[in-house]
Amino acid sequence: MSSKRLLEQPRAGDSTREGCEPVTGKALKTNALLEAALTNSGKEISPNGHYYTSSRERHYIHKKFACGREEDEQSSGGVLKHGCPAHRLILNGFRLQDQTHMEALSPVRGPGEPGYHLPSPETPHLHTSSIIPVPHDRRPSGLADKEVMAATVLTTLSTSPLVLNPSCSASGAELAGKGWKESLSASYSSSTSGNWSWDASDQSVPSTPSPPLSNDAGKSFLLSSQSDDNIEETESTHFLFEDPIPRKRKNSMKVMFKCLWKNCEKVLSTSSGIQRHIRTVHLGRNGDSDYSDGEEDFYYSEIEVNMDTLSEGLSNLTPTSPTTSGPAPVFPVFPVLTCDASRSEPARMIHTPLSQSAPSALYHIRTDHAYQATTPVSIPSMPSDPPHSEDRISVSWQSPPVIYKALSGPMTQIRTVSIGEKRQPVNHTTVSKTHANTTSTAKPTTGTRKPRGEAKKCRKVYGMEKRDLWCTACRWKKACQRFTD
DNA sequence: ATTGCCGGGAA
DNA sequence: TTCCCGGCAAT
Repeated sequence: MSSKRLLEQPRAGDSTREGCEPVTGKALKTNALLEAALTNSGKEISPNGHYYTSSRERHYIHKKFACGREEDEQSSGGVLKHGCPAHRLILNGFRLQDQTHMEALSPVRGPGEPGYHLPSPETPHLHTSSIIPVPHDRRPSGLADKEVMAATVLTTLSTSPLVLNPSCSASGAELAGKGWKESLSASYSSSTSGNWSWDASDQSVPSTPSPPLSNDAGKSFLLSSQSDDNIEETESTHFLFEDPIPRKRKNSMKVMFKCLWKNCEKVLSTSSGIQRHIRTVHLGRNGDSDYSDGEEDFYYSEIEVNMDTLSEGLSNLTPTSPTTSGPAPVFPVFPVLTCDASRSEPARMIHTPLSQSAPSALYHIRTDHAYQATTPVSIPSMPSDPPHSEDRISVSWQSPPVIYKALSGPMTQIRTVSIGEKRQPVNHTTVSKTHANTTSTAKPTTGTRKPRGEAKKCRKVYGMEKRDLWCTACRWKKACQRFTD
């Protein structure tokens, strides 16, 4: 039983813990360092789940890259493309033959498989991918079509499942280390929701690093690029959220066309409209129609705007997050999950209920803040600083460990915690204290053992995941000093 | 099964 | 002293 303790903690970090020193107060204290390390390295280790963030970012980056490359390829006449949604979307426009090809081929991919793959050999190329093609240099439509065809073929060929992960993660980490954000912004926006927000970036992105949502969430969009693939993804997401009626959302899907031009988030309801927009605004062609080589197709994507999704997502969140003031930050997670990038990871990553765990984790943290605010005792301050809480939050809810646990049992635990926290601040000093008094006097419990106070102790409040937040007494299995009775 | 923490021991 | 944990009672 006792040895269990040790095991318990690893739980928080899960596999991560392996190879690390036993979980002790010290070990936990190293969190900060680890976190920092992760941020740079993109590792997945993390007791608190901070790492997850990085990993997710990694995915994100991958995706970005893939898409960016696409651009690059096109402009340079290169080939090769992956199942990047953007590509398919583009094809939606005029190049029906191509689309057909894609459709026919795409099924080859398993549902759980990544939507695209990054062949490792090309990793170096990634850096150049950020270059946006200059439209004016493009060739006439005839050639373009051929290119597309070739690209399509190659794409399918390169989509072999065997290729991906290693290179992907590697590149992602690499990016993370550097100013990947820059790269991202420079690169083309992919068709996924997440990307859009990033491209528009910096201007409207709230306080959270969580790329995906913030931006689009504000616009009430939850989109997914269509194609069966994506639909599946969407549904899987629902599954994760325990949505009882996954199919439901299809009903309220509206097809829109979004301009993919960098920093342009124009969304129009008609393809012709968006084409015109691109032609005139971005390609610098005047007049409406005359000269159209179909190039515009490459600069917009067809998206499905789901009116339900947003509300659904919110409804999912609200019930479980009593203390959460702003669900918005959480949202971004959904789009990210559905994007192809997330799939490029190994199966286990795919299954990781990011979405599921994310919310709970978030609450967790928030509640912590609440605690700090009301708690007389000053908390170590490492993991949760009220002022920058936002940052923390975004980071931590992506933590893998937490997520993992969420699947099985811990989920409930976490919720319990949040509830407790919510309540705690109020009665902690007053009510609970008096309570304790009355109860203690009433209790005949003699002797040695204390009755056991009513107040929740550090362990329960923070949970094993955040043991570093516990008071020392609790860490040492002594009577809690912070939440006394 | 989990939580709180006493008692005791190692460093 | 500081830190950890076995183990037990309470929940």
